[in-house]
Amino acid sequence: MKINEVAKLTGLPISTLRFYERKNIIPDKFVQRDEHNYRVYSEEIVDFLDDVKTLLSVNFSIEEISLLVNQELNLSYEAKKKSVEQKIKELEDIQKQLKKSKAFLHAVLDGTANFQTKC
Amino acid sequence: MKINEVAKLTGLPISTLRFYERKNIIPDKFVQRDEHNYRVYSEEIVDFLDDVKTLLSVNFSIEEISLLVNQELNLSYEAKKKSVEQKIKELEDIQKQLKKSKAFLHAVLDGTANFQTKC
DNA sequence: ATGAACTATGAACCTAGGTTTATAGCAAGC
DNA sequence: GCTTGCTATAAACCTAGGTTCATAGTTCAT
Repeated sequence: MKINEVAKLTGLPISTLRFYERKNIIPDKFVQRDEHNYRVYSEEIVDFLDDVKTLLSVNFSIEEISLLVNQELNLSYEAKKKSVEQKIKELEDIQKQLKKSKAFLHAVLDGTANFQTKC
Repeated sequence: MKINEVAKLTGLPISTLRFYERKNIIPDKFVQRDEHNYRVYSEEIVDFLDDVKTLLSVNFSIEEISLLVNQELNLSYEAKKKSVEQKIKELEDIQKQLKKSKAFLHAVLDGTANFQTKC
């Protein structure tokens, strides 16, 4: 598969595919080079990139994904579990903050926030 | 009050105070210049900046704050109410996405996500 | 009255996750 | 064999919310 086909199958722009490679989150086993230096992807790249999209959507950074991908061998199940649990905690913190923010905005609408008088 | 005192009272770095002014979210009534071009702030700036901090924390952008602040006169109560309601909707969208993300990560921990096998 | 501390400005720099541009080498259809 | 299209790279650009730097004028304490 050449890069254009991967882009079509994953919905990711070609520029993003090259960017991910630069960021070191595409293992070599998914992408080789042909005799003219063109990228040649294996079929499994599609599922792999779907995983990457999912991780990004659940608030993993590219750097964190890079760690998961590249330390694959020495990263134990326990370590991966910890990473996921940590991420869940982060999401819960964001949820708490969001809840407060919503309460504040509702108070503004109700006129119970002392904010309106100033702004 | 000079900029250093405002920084101490609000906890905002001096650089941020100057940055906010550049971004046009500090009304003139809160900041004048003395004979040497030094900024001279009124006492009310502190409460005003607390409001700004609150708005930023509930997901308003500096540009949105600028609109609220600068169109103060021609922005009706209804328009402001709409702006707050819109922001609440945005927060709710983020909440929904966050909920999905957490569910996904829990599924990963449970082993019910088909993701682990690949990564 | 002089050196340290405070103020000012514009411009460059920072992170994150990409996108765009300039330039050049292959490829495929007519 | 030529034109259009695909591929490659490095480097610059983008947004947002700031921070840092270089340079210059001001003020305070000794």
